[in-house]
Amino acid sequence: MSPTADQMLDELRTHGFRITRARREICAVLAGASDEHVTAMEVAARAAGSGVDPSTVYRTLDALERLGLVEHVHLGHGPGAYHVSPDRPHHHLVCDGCGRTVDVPVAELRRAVETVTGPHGFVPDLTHFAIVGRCASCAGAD
Amino acid sequence: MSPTADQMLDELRTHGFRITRARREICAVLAGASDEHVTAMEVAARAAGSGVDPSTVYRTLDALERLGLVEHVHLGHGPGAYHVSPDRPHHHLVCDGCGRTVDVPVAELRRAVETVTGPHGFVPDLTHFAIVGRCASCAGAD
DNA sequence: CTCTCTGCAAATGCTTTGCAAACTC
DNA sequence: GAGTTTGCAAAGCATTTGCAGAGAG
Repeated sequence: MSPTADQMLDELRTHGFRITRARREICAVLAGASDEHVTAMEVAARAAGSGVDPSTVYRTLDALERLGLVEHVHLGHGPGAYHVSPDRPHHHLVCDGCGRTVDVPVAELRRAVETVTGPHGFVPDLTHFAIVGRCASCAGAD
Repeated sequence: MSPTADQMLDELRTHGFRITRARREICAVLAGASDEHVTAMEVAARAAGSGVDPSTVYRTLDALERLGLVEHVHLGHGPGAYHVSPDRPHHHLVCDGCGRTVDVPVAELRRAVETVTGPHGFVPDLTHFAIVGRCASCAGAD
């Protein structure tokens, strides 16, 4: 299971961070979007009812990322996205047409890519930057 | 051979674009950096001696890209980069440590990645977004 | 002489930073 | 209380846009 809001807060507390209203809100938003990729601005917007400032969101996401509770990914053009760290890590295939993301297990893609990059001694990081392209439906509808 | 400055200008002229001092400068800078990846700001800086405005650089790069003379790529974090279209297309492996890029022929990487993405019906576009990671020397020096 | 292109300046979108006041422990 | 964290406002960076005047054909 991806961490719950309370688990994230506990983790923050354990590491000497203080538990504030803003952080409670932010963790709640993240936990409620555990299967989504949300931008910092989206988190801010969803927590905005409670008046959480974007800069606070950035600072908190940064702290959570350092603790390994959330991951920061780039799904193509546009703003970076965050998601709570999944138990089974995956790579992202992002459709340029509809924006949908397909997740593939790390091992698979890594093995394939490394057959090509390995000979160059290059070790790919496929988690942070997605592979973009066209999903099945959008590739057809060109 | 990648196109020369004059070839780019000819192509612009042919397509009804006017040949101006700014465009001459920009094409010269691009042709002089045919084996590099340069950001729009770098092009602007190199043509700056002649007082070419960044906005003009963006507009010209956009025109050249439409004509297929230059390509716009994203090599990780930071600003987008441009390079004159090479005769043999390639993908980019970008080192997160030193920023160096390794080029690999399209066919190779594409084949490898599609063994994984194919079953999902996903058609990757590996040209526009680089695959980031660590090159041989930086991977060792972790 | 017409229509494109330029430079400037301002606006944009995402993100970071400085700071005094507010809040947690 | 001591020290962290917040919201606000402002700055930052890459890029885009509006516009009047300069330049190409």
